[in-house]
Amino acid sequence: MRTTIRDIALQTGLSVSTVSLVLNHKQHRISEESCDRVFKAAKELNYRPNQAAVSLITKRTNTLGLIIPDITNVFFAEIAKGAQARCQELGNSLILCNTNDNPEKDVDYVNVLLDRGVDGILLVTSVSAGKSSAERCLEILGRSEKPAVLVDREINVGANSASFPGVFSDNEHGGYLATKHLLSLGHSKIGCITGPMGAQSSKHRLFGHIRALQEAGLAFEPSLVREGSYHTESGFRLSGELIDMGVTAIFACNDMMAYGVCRQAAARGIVIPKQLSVVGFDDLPFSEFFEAPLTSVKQPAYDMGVCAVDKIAGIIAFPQEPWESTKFRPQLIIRKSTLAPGV
Amino acid sequence: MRTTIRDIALQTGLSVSTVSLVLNHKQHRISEESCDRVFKAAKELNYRPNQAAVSLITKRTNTLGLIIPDITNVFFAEIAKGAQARCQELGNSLILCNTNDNPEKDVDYVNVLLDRGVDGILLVTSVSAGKSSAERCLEILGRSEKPAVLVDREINVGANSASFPGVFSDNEHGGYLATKHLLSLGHSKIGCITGPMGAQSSKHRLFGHIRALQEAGLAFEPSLVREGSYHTESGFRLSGELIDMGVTAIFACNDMMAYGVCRQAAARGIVIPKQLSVVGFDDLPFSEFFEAPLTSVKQPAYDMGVCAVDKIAGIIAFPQEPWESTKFRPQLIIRKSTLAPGV
DNA sequence: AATCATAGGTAGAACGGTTTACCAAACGCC
DNA sequence: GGCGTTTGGTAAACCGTTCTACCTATGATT
Repeated sequence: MRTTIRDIALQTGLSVSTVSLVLNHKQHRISEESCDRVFKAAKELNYRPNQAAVSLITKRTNTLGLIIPDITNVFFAEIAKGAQARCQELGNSLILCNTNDNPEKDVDYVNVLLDRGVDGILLVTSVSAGKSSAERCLEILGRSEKPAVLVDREINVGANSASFPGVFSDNEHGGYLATKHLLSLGHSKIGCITGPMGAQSSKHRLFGHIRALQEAGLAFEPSLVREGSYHTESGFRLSGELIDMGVTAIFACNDMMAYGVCRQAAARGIVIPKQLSVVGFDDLPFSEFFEAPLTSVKQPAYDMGVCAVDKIAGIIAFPQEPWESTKFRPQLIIRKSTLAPGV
Repeated sequence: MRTTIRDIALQTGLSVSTVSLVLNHKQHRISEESCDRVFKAAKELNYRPNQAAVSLITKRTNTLGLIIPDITNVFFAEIAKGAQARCQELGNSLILCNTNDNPEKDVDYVNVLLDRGVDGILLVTSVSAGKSSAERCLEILGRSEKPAVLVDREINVGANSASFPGVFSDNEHGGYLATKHLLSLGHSKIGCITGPMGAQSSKHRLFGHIRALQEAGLAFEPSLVREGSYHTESGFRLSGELIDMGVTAIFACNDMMAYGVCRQAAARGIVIPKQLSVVGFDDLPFSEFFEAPLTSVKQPAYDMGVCAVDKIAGIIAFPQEPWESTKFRPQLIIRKSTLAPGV
């Protein structure tokens, strides 16, 4: 049996109350000597407080929940890593929930985590066709009184959207940077493979793309835009179509799809960047080591995880204070996959 | 305030005991009618049991802990994904701990998880130079009475090694398969980039490599073996040395390093597989999409995660029964990165 | 009428802590 | 000697469940 506070009380001849007071460093007039005795006994008996008992009374579990679409995706893994690291620094634990991009599971996991009594939830929602599940999540969270922060994926459902703090990338800016880079190299026929249009991030990246185009005085041609799924396969398939249309550059809205583009190019004997320029988004650690090391828009995924935890911790510590969302500025990392066209 | 069992008792006019009995489906003579009343009230009031209170008395948290070196590494992420999925199916939650390959953190996290009262621990140890930290983990776990299972990374520290169940790959066999494949293609000067020798998995893969060599009647030449770190960078660097020595094929003991090899080849204008064959290990989902889609030894990482959770669950359910370790057979996936030499 | 089953349900002690209100002894002071 | 103050410490309620041992009708049996 684990030693309890009672065992310490017995061994020191003090009361349970006293022991608790000492162990929690409450400023309550207890003599030096008693304190020492308690600490000594605690160490000797290797005392560890029973967290269930503590939680029962303090109403805190020092546990946060993280819901993400796919831990196997390095971008999300990076967020998880940052969140976990920060949790540990703050003496919290992190429960991992993986939805496999199934929005129904978002709802399930929100409920599971709430049942478990987590102190807060970090939610990276799955992309859903109808918004219903994201909406339901927010509704449940709203009723729960527990703090939650949206990470990476913005949700816009009427009034709800603004009712939770978030940690996002400025996707519009990222899309703008990527496209402007290609334009500045001299490309004018640029294909764009977007993420699923159900996701705000996808839309914003596309908006940035369009803005850059317009700023350059180019007409935006919808046929050069294809809706992908953020998976490699869709990058492979859709880039085929775009290449057929004669584009000299492709902006893939995430790196995974950019890899697909590279595969397609390789399959056709098209040399990157000589014959085709490619820009990705995310800058996965991997991209650096790619065939033609990938030019990509870097998102600070790890920092976003850290930031999200900090935000939750802040809300827990100061529930009254108003919170605000954070928007990270993405950064263009220029490598070898982009070059002036038509050499 | 969340509704408690007491609220239900009040609303139904029954006692707390009765409500608890009903809600837990204990076969205890309670009339149909009372049961219905309780369930109805529970639903109406949206009752959710307080897990802290339940844990306090049942001594179970329905929570497992997972300690891994790097969630950002797809192989580990895959394990985590499998473990998480199975946990959910069993009504458990999974706490994620990421050590960044720091063996000290293994120890820290084991303690943290034990303090939290997890029901069991899944441990993928970090590679340590001196074995001390792995040993300490096992020692702490041994004292804790909580079940633990070692995943992927075997530990051999005297008597301890066998005192925990494990879920491993047959790394020796994998190394053997990889090398035999290269030999059967006609390669005779094969380089090998191993993982850190502190890890058993690294050693075993090398042993398999050597066995295949000897079986083919080839003298094992130590200079063709280089100790890598399992990171891409080391694959890049060490493959350079091996290529300089004139190898026609390289067995990289994980895919990340194989990517490094591919980079090195590309940098030198060496075409894979025509001029250099490359075999990896892990078969990350990614490898399929690589320059020359990578031939690799596939480990069922996801299944290993699932299996580990099952094992823990089994031990929890039947503490008396003897457990046994599981060793998965890896499988050689032949793609385009290997070819007969000297064309 | 006395005895015994049985059905239906409850009281109350855990579980291991936290925290507040109170207490007793010693001390200082006039 | 009486009174206030400080010092050091404790009793006990409480958190929300679980679960065993017991209780009380009611009907059946002899």
